[in-house]
Amino acid sequence: MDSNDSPPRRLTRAETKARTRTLLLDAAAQEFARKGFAGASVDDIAERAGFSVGALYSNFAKKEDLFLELLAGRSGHQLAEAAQIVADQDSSVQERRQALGRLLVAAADKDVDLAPLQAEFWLYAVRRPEIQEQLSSQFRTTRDTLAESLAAWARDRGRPGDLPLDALSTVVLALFQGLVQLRRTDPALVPESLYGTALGWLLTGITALTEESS
Amino acid sequence: MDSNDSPPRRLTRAETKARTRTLLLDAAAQEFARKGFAGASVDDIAERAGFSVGALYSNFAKKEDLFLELLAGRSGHQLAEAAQIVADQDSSVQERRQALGRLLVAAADKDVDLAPLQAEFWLYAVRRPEIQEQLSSQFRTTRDTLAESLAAWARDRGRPGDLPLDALSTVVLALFQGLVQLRRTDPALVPESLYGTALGWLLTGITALTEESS
DNA sequence: GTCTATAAGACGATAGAC
DNA sequence: GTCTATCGTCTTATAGAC
Repeated sequence: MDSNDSPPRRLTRAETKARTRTLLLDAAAQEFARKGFAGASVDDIAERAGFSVGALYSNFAKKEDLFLELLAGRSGHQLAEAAQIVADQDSSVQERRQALGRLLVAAADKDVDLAPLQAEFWLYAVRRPEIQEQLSSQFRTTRDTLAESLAAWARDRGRPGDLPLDALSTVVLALFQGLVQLRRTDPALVPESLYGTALGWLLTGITALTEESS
Repeated sequence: MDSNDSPPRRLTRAETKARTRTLLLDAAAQEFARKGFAGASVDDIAERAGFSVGALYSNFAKKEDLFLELLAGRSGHQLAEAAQIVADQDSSVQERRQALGRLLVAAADKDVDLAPLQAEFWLYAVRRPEIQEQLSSQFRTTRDTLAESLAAWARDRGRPGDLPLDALSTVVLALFQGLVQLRRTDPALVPESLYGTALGWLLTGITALTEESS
């Protein structure tokens, strides 16, 4: 089984192959984000990764497989982060809002490829019903994580039970994605503070209306 | 000038050409929505419109021109409609919310090509800075229409001046777009009533917080 | 103004050397 | 496992008949 754990060894064959796969996936993510699934060529992907097309096809049977592996593996991590910020009980409400604003800005500005790639995933899934379930299960997971964080927030405020968490977390998720896209089109339209502010409106409103009807 | 207004005439040459252009644009919209800009072929577009490629190229110099004309001409009409619903002072608050929910559902479900086509526009604009301004000016127009409607709503409720209308209308716009995309991925995630409900939370919250700080 | 036919090139995917 | 070279297909765009 080639049990070689000694440190100064270069790289296992399995490791180099795994590294090649990762490099190809990274390159594919960039090309798909910049040119779209149909617009990106396997040639450009291979070249960006520093390999030839032959090496690519020895690791992935079809161009589509690269896309599907990205779709399966890289999603929604930034919103799980958002949920943790909301759930962080040590920070003040104002701190949380600022942190969320920064997160939105980071998602929209810093990782320039993220939002286009996710839009590309969405389009791909919308066009192929057999993939749709995969994407919607990711959305449900993100929403559920978000719902837990919002439940923690509600407990903090002493009003535990009666919040419509599914609806609220869906709205928070949709708002986040919508604002990221708007900011990407025109940063002036979506200042850094807006997401936190909007969350404040939502949570204040839902609290008032939920109290009122009980 | 060929001033022919008599009824039983077939069609002017200019009219047939305009009709051809329209048919080609309709077909292009469907193909771009279903396969993307890069994925759609001029052949399929021409065939769907009932013409040949030659006829297409006699009306549009490049495939890109079809896309750009669609991008310039068909946008945001459904949200202008939303704004009118919000502004309609004859209907009750509950009626407005139901109407908005129906509008969201219509945008997400009925016109199956609309949301994918707009996503395609967005990706195209994000990838070409020279187009970005065109899209963001459309967003600003939609937002401003929305802001007027919300101002009317605020006047109705007797609290005219002190609402952050730009911020609020941006949030409403982002929420709408985010929910449409989520509903397209999984209808169970976004029930028809959610948009109206979320608007209720937002407006209640913003009213409470704006009062509080004054 | 619309057609058919074709030019010129890019594409995804494969074969065989190393 | 990665390379280079190539195959066959599909693409956009053009040319010339009608």
